[in-house]
Amino acid sequence: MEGVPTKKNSQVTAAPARRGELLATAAEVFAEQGYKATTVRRIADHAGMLAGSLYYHFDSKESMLEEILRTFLDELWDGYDAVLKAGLGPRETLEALVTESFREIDRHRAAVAIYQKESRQLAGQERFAFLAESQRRFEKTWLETLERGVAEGVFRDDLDVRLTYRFVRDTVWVAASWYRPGGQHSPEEIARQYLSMLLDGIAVRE
Amino acid sequence: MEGVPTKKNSQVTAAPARRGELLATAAEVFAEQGYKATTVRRIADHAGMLAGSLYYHFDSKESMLEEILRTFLDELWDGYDAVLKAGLGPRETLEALVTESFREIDRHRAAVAIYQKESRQLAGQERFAFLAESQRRFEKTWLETLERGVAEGVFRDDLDVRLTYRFVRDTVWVAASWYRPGGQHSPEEIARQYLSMLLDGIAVRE
DNA sequence: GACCTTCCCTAACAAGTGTTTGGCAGGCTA
DNA sequence: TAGCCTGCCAAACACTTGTTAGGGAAGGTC
Repeated sequence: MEGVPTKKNSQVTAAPARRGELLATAAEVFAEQGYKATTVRRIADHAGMLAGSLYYHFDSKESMLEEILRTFLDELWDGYDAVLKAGLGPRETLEALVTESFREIDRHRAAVAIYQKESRQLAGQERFAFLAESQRRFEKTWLETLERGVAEGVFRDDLDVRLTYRFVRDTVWVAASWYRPGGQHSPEEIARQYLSMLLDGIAVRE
Repeated sequence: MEGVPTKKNSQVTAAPARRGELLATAAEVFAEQGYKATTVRRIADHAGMLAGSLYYHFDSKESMLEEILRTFLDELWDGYDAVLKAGLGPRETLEALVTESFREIDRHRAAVAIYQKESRQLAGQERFAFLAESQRRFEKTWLETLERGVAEGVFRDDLDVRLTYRFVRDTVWVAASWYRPGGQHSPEEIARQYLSMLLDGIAVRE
């Protein structure tokens, strides 16, 4: 009879449906207004309840943000790791990573938008150290892929690799700010066109 | 003796040096913390004064933001208009616009970062309608240049022009989030490498 | 029917927010 | 010396913020 958990919320395994709905709602509002500019009353409005009621499900506004970002990053890395484990060549790895990224944007549009807007400031706080950790793995993964491609002669060797990395990274993720699921282009189609631009350029070859 | 201006601040022509310094300070803090998350007390701290003292120079926190963005956009369009008036071909126009953009990032790094973070929400407010206006001109300019290039056969015709526009736009401006003046690369060098990627791709040609 | 759990409401609190008002010191002008 | 303008401080204001505590209704279980 010792150590019986008294709190039913926080990040326990149990995740009632309502909890997920509220997180999705919060993510939408965070993405649209920015985390700091979003009041818990507005989240509650969108969820059809009052501000105080949110605290039955969550410990704090910050813990909502943390859970949203954690969930997204966990799933993102599941996808990335599957790609990396496949042992593809550099070009195919890059294509698969980009495609996977656009699929994640399709699934976690709001979370990606939040991540892109707030991650820099948040990464400093201890609570959000996992953001910095993820960013390091991200950079390492991409740089290795690009450098391997240069070494194998499939990517140009006259470009600054870090600069290339930044352009690839930014252009992929910033798509979350304009992408709308169910729109004209599927994630795969966007990935295909983006890869075509990135690999072959937009100029006509003579 | 009628209509004598009683307020010395607001956006009158007179712009004492101190005013510019304060705006630069505010821009740095806005860019780093986000507009909403920035308190006037923190701006005042960075400027070595107290919060209330800011109101001798400015009407409100919002008016600081407006002046920062207005100043940046005015100078940006001065540069763009000079390029467009030159009557260059589509490829040369694109190269000049991109180069000019990186120069603006070099000069107005903080303002660009703010613009990129906040412009979407702000554009809805009447006070910041000039942001939406600028965005329309921006899109029109880029789309025309790209379409002209496709028509003249210098840009590929198998790419979605709007998608291309978004990628170009985002990748250019997002650079403001990592660019640091006085760093390893000059604006011109970054522009050169970026244009090389965008026009010719990163893949090695066989 | 009694009890318990789930989920939300009501009402309030303390801290932090942008902003205003009045005043004061220093330098310039007459 | 007297007056004025510039630039800032000191102190407060009204409001919004995230968060808490107690209670109550609905539904299931014994």
